[in-house]
Amino acid sequence: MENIHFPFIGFKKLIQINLRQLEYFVAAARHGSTARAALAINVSQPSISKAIADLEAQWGEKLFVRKHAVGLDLTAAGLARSREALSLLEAAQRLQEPRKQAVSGTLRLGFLSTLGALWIPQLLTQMQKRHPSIDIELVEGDIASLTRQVERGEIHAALQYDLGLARPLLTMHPVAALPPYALLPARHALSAAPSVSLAELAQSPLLLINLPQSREYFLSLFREAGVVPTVNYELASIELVRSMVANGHGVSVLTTRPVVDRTHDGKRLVCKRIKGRVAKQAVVLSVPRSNASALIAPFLTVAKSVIAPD
DNA sequence: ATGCTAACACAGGGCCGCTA
DNA sequence: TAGCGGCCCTGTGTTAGCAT
Repeated sequence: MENIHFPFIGFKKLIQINLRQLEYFVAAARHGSTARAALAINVSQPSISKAIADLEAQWGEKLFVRKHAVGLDLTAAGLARSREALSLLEAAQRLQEPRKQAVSGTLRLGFLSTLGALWIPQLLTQMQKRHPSIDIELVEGDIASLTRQVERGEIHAALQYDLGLARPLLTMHPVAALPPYALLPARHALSAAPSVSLAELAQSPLLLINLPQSREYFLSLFREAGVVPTVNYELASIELVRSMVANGHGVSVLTTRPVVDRTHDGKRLVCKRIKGRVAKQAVVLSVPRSNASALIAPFLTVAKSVIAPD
């Protein structure tokens, strides 16, 4: 035990207590016995007893009620002192830990347009809260342009969907795996069902997101289910797809889901789980394979907690 | 079984004197 | 004046014996 001396609180005269005595006192309080405390911290029982006696002499008050052949009970004064002692021991413990260097700098973050509206504001809020010394510059784009910019080092990282393509210059850190869901107008025949199959969904006209990669992902879900949907419209905007569905122009399948099941024009939507095993859409943070910024790790932790909190 | 006291051992630090 | 060695004091630990 380090022999650090310091004045104890509330005494006119300088009184010196050391950490060893406090440690033994707290151990005795915790275990309710000098013998058990001695066993726990690997010293002899008299050493515990001596430390307690020294503290009682210093403070001029009884810390324990001794019960022969039973153990020790904290007095009211002992209880208060044990709390003070514990907080001092914890403070001393913190002093021995190396000071953590706060990561700081500017993170140039790319993000896929379709992911931005749902998560970027929350990500910025959480980053400001947890890592105030990190500034974030935002770059919006599609997967192809984001990938290119990360590879060229123009941005530090990009939040995007996993293409499943080999990119030798990039590392894809998994952030979340989003399950697809069916999007129906409120008055659709399937809107009362707890879940719908892709085959049932394919009986209605489909409104398909036609963004690169996303379009292929959603079509692959139907292909895997062995059904061919009738695509009514192909649209680039998720919000437009939602509005079209809500107004009865078809049904859709999406992965990103706004908190509110209402469209811009106030119409109600119904979201349904898709029956059976369906491939989830992986959200990843793509970063350069070499020379990744030190700002990536804190952002990745925050991104996981926001996008995939479970 | 548990706690307390007494006696003793050991280690580390401070003080002092000697020497180069 | 700085370095070194010896002595002493203090703090911490142990064992042994006794009390409850």
